[in-house]
Amino acid sequence: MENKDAEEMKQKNEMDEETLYLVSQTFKTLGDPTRIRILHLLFQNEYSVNTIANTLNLKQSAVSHQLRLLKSLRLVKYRREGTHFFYSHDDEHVIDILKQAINHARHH
Amino acid sequence: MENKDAEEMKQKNEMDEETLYLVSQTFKTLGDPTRIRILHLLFQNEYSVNTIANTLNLKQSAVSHQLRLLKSLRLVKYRREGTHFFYSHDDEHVIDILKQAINHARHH
DNA sequence: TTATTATATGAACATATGTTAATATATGAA
DNA sequence: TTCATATATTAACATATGTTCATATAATAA
Repeated sequence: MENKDAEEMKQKNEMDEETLYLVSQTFKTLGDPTRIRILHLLFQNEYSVNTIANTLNLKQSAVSHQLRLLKSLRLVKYRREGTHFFYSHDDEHVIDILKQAINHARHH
Repeated sequence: MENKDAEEMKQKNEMDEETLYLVSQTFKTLGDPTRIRILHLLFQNEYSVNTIANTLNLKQSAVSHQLRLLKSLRLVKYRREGTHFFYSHDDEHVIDILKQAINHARHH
């Protein structure tokens, strides 16, 4: 296997560009403590921006910025009610991945 | 739920610091195209540093740097054979997570 | 020993990232 | 309309990250 021609392998097993980009963007987005705390909070329920900020001791601005990122990758969604925006998780699949990673970290 | 006192919630549902750190570090490490390509290659088999570099069209130095990171998070391991270092994946659990993420990206 | 090969390391650099403060926008109440 | 509240946006900043080049280290061969 080690001796197999590199040129030959290149075409066969590489992920396509788009998948590679999406996968790494998703992981990168999950790779920040603040965003994980937000997502983890949203496992339970939907919350408004200010509630998230207060609960996690973050600035409103920081939360808003991070939610925009999470939204852009469809990791959270929101519904509006007057001036309030209630954010919630958007993807059970991603929650599964996050839960798996948490388990993995805990059993380390 | 939304009206629940923020102070009360804080204690109940937050992840502990160490888990939070480990989880985010792991995701952060997975959040780079080069490292995903390397890990994805190592799904199949073990490979030497130079083979990885040649197969993925990367500089030897870049691969070495990235392997050090992956190693530090126990995402890859290696065995030595003379001057060659053969790297392979170190954690089926993480491979599962990566595979799940790839599937997720492909079905987007 | 010297030369060669495989890998690791360090410094330098450009770029990306996360937070903050200040401000803008939008909704609803008075 | 004016005021207060909730959220978003912008710019600025410090820090982190990924790659490269040059060099160091370590093993093997001659």
